[in-house]
Amino acid sequence: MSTKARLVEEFRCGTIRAAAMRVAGRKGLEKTTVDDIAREAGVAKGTVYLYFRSRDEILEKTVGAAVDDLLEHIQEALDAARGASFAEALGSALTVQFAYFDEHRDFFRVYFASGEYSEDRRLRQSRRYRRHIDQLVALIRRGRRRGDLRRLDAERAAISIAGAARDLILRRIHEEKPPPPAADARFLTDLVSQGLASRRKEAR
Amino acid sequence: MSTKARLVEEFRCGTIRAAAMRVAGRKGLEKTTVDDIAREAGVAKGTVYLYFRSRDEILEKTVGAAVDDLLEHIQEALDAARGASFAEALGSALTVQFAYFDEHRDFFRVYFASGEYSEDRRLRQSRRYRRHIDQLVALIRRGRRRGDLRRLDAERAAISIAGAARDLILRRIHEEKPPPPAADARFLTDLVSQGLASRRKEAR
DNA sequence: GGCTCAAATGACCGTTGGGTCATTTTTCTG
DNA sequence: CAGAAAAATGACCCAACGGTCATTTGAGCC
Repeated sequence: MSTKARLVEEFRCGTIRAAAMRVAGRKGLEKTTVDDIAREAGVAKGTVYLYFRSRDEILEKTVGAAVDDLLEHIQEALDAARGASFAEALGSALTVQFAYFDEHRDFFRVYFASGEYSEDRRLRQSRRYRRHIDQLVALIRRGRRRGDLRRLDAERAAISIAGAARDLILRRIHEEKPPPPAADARFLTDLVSQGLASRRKEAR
Repeated sequence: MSTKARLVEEFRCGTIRAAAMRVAGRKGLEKTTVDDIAREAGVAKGTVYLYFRSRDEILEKTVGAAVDDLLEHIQEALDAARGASFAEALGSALTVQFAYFDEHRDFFRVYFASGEYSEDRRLRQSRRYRRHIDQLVALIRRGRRRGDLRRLDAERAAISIAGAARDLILRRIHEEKPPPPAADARFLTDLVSQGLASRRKEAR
């Protein structure tokens, strides 16, 4: 295939994915039909099938590309904070994450609020979830080595952080004027590193 | 309507709901069809429509009943721990929650792994989520009054705890031999009250 | 046993939506 | 510009599904 042909194909795929993203943001993944996507992209349904094998492939590629992009952003933030303390690094990763969803509100609905959109979705989805957890596990291990953190189960800690962040994002989406990303990032970072207990006595 | 007739109706509804629960546990809410439910319940499709107005009503009632039951259990644990410290009360509520999902693995998939299964699902669903958050907010406020907790945004703290618990549950479901509920409850309780930071210095 | 009526049934209907392919339009090439 | 090759189109096919209703079943009663 010539270079030009490949470019054209790339472009068409991108157009269709972008259309799918918009529709899904409006109606949710489950309810997004191929007709919807084609209409939104301004092409005929048959055309869509020249570039994607099935509806599921469109959705998979669309969501996948967006999630990869987000994970990329987070990774950059983590790399930039390589020398910093656990709290600082986590704070900056969370800030990036919250900001990302502020800028892609519609995408959020697709990623988080959506359910299983195909048989083995959990398998495919979990590859990316896994990567996200691994990022956090690495961060935690680093903090542990630095002496910032106490002895703990890094995997479960990572899962807890991811879950808390997820639900805070969900909350932010529903608020019409959420606090700045950095504020919520700070809140969760403090919760995770210091806990909620008052300082003045040894609770428990 | 006679008492007996009402009992029969109650029984039929229960049978159908139980069947819906099993099917949904296997296939997910979205993919659960009325034919599936009828077959699983051992009745004809028409019969289902004698007891429920629509597919959505079946699913709504089924999930609703189960979630209400869970919230009831959690509330009982919280009430029983009324005099205890924040950490103890949270620990016991979480233990109940984790144990509940261990005993209803199939239900879990329906409640957490499922997406939006009808137009206004978020509205209906969020009423129960709201109740759950309110339980935690009340718990946090109590801890604050007791002096167990520092000054904080109770709502966001509750959301964070709920999110972390949710993802830990998700994880437990995938593990073939998860730790005892009390262990994970303890883990999350410690994380929330003490944080992950090592004791020996003032991080950040 | 026969009669009545409510409960149960499942064949059927209309719609929706994924996927196909014969036909048309556009682009490339000599 | 002709004609071939590639790309695009949308009418069409068919399976799946929610929901209906004429018919059948059977429980209770005389």
